[in-house]
Amino acid sequence: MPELPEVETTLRAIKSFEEKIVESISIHNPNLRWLVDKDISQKLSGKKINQIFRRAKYLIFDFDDYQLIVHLGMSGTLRIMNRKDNFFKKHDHAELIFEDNKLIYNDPRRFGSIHVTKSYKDHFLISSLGPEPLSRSFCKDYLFKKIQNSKTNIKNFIMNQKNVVGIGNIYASEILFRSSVDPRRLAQTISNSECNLITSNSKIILKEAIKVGGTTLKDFFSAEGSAGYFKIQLNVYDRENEVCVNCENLISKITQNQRASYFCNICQG
DNA sequence: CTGAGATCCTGTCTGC
DNA sequence: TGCAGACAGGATCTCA
Repeated sequence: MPELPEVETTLRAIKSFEEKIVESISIHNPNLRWLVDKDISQKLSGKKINQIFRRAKYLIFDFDDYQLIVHLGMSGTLRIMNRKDNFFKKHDHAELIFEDNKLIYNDPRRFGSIHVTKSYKDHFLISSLGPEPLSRSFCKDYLFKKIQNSKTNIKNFIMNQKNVVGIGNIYASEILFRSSVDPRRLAQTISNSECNLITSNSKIILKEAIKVGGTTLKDFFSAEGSAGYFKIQLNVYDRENEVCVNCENLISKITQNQRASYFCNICQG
């Protein structure tokens, strides 16, 4: 589920846990993408969360002497429950328990992960990540320089978290559509002005998605957890053979690097 | 170093 | 209805 906007939405929903003390942590299934540290509860129990923030698609919980790194993978969610609710769902793998409530980590496919570390910036998952797409460093000049050495297609390039973080399969297609760039183009053939379009449209689309996500926070975090995940107006993703929003052409679906790509071969020709 | 393909895992949908 | 196979919003790993 989560690309940058969904993780950001999740972050905003759990911001209220800042300044709260973790009483304990229960790991019901440590077999996530990586095995969860068996000493996690011992390390963090009784400690106060100073701050919760996002880096790429990771949520970072900052404590005085440790940091907790949470990734939601493809299917992970966090939900807030009352402390005394003994209501578990399938694939609830971990829970952070606080005085009044608790934060439940659910992930059916277990592609997500939970790590405890002394310095998240030096952690192997974080240390070689590219710039945040909403930051100033992700600009035309950065992208233009970066693509010069690349031999992969532009869609794969912007999904590579070493080049820029937070963009996943949905937004990659949406960004390239809005930028009128064919996803099959070799990254190094993208022009300077197209780099300008890609960076600015990335910011526009991601910000818009965050904005919409913010309106469905309550649903997203309902105790039942079944409420519909928000979807911004998607122009190409999952619209194979539907009419393009800009012309009369039908949207194409192809496979690139084993992922689905959607585009209009007229508008993005 | 790069890039392509396999891989981890469960749930859901489609077609026979 | 049953069941096999494809596919899903991620990203690492292995190998050429």
